[in-house]
Amino acid sequence: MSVDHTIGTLGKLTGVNIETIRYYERIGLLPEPARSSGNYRVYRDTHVRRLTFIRKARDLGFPIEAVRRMLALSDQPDRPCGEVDALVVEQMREVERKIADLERLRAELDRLAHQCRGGLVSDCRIIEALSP
Amino acid sequence: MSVDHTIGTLGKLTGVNIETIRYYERIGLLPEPARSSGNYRVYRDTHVRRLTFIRKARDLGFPIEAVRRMLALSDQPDRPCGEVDALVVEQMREVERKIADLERLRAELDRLAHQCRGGLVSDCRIIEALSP
DNA sequence: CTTGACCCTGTAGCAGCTACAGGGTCCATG
DNA sequence: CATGGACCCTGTAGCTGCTACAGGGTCAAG
Repeated sequence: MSVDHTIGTLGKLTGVNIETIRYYERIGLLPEPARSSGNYRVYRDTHVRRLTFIRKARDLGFPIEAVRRMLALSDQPDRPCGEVDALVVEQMREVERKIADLERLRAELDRLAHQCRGGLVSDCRIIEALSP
Repeated sequence: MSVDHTIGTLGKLTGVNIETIRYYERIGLLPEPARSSGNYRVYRDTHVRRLTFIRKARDLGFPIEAVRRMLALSDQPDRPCGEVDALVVEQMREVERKIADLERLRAELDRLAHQCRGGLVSDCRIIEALSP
């Protein structure tokens, strides 16, 4: 079983774009890997795990800084886990706020849609509704 | 009744940030106004109307390019109004897609939340769920 | 005449990537 | 041994939609 990967393999294993991996390294989210004789990045299984963690958290919408905090916490197994939960709860509130905002938008758009059946722009209700 | 405004007044009238107004001008969304002797921008009521239009459309989540197209259409009153409606419908679909995405996220986060009651990070279910 | 509120341009920053340009490396083929 | 193509490297610029300076000029009140 192999433990060493190039950046391309790591990308395939985790589903993360190569450029994004380098970006994560640049901002200090993914630790700098060792280098081969030809200056290629050499990743080990720890990197695969860490990057998978990052991708899942990002998929759940966590901002980079929240991911950073969760990673820091997961590196200190003897700390209470409430902080992690707080991050999840905060993120859920954020998502709920966004949903509420979008629901309001959808209602507005719904009222707007199909108000101009075949007419001309000159008496379009939509344009009218957006005008002062 | 006044028809001339400085950028600050225009900002207050429309609720748009001054820097944003200049940005809209730079990207060609708001036409360049006349200038005073001291090189101040001088806005007229047409600008107030146009910027109000822009702000309302942006508040509804329309991307800048959609706003640009709607403005172009509203400048041609003799064209059919179906294109405007198409933009509204497209924007509504976009909003609905985002809502669906966020609902899925919310469900995931809900499953995740409160899985670690008072425990330590070392056996936190959340961290576990994010790990490979 | 000075103060303070306003305005000007130009540039850089935010999030979170993505996309080059212009090179170097590695390995399988002929 | 040479060559081709797939991969990798760094560094920088672009995307959306603003926002925030820095370092100046203008204008009206007191």
